[in-house]
Amino acid sequence: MSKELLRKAEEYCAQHKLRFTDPRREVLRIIAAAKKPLGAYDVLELLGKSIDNPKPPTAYRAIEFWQEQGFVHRIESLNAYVSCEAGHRHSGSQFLICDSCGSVTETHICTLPEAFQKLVSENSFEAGKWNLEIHGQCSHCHH
Amino acid sequence: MSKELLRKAEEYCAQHKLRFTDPRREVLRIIAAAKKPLGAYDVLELLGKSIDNPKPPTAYRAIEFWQEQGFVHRIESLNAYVSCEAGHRHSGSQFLICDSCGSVTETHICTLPEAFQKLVSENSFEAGKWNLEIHGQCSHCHH
DNA sequence: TAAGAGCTTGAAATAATATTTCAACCTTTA
DNA sequence: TAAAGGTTGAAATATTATTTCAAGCTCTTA
Repeated sequence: MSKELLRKAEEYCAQHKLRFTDPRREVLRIIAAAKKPLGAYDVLELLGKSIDNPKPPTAYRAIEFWQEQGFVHRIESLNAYVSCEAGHRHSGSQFLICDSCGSVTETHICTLPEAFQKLVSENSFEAGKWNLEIHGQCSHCHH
Repeated sequence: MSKELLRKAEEYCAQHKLRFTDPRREVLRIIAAAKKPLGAYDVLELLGKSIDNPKPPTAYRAIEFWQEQGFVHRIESLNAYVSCEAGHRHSGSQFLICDSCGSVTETHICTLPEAFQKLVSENSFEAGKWNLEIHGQCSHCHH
């Protein structure tokens, strides 16, 4: 899964004339390989295995780069980052976050449901990105 | 609006046998009086007007207290806090966040829309609290 | 192929946000 | 009035993120 995502990302960069540099490749590899969301400093520590004594901005810059390209999302309520298999930007994201084991599942409903669209238009709001984080317990944990 | 919320909060505390202490009262007053979400250190600074040299935990504890009671919400994507007029806990919250002027509107759809409920049950997930943050531009800013 | 433009990285410092710990202090209850 | 339990004060520290500036790539174009 992780290999595949790396390949897609490399291809994406080539197509969009973006540089697929060492820190970027390694950071995406690290996040994609993780089973759970990683904090920036977790990423930084793992990055130390392949890059000599990396500093925080090295991790943050690469994370931000992939966020902009839609390959990484930030879980706001955890200050942590996950990779996204979608391989394309999407303005809406949703996560099921297990408060017991820490696992996170991303789902892909790309348009804001009716009820929320109604709210948006009632408020004459112009919606851009939206993010829904649902906390609770995953199927493995609530038994 | 702010006065009214304070009154409700005091009454709530009385009913639930919770202490309505100085730091709690002041912190809620500060957040409720603000036109926009306040960071914890903004609250702390304002708190300095009524309490002598308050420390971070004083602000954080009061904020956390009001979050637990449903009178304050955290805007995750801004690391900031707003008061909630609802006056009762609700498991779901939604915010329209203007990226231009920083204003935030809370809306009150208390049940997860069908599309998301479906996701939750498909994943055998047991949902607890959920939070939706919609970024964009408010009616005043997108003209 | 050299020069320049623009993007990317390295490094140090610092900023912003949040928590831990422990002693002291209320408040309620017995 | 003493014990229990929740709350606060204070200092220290932990965690997360950004700023700044110099140096280095990479591509373009002359």
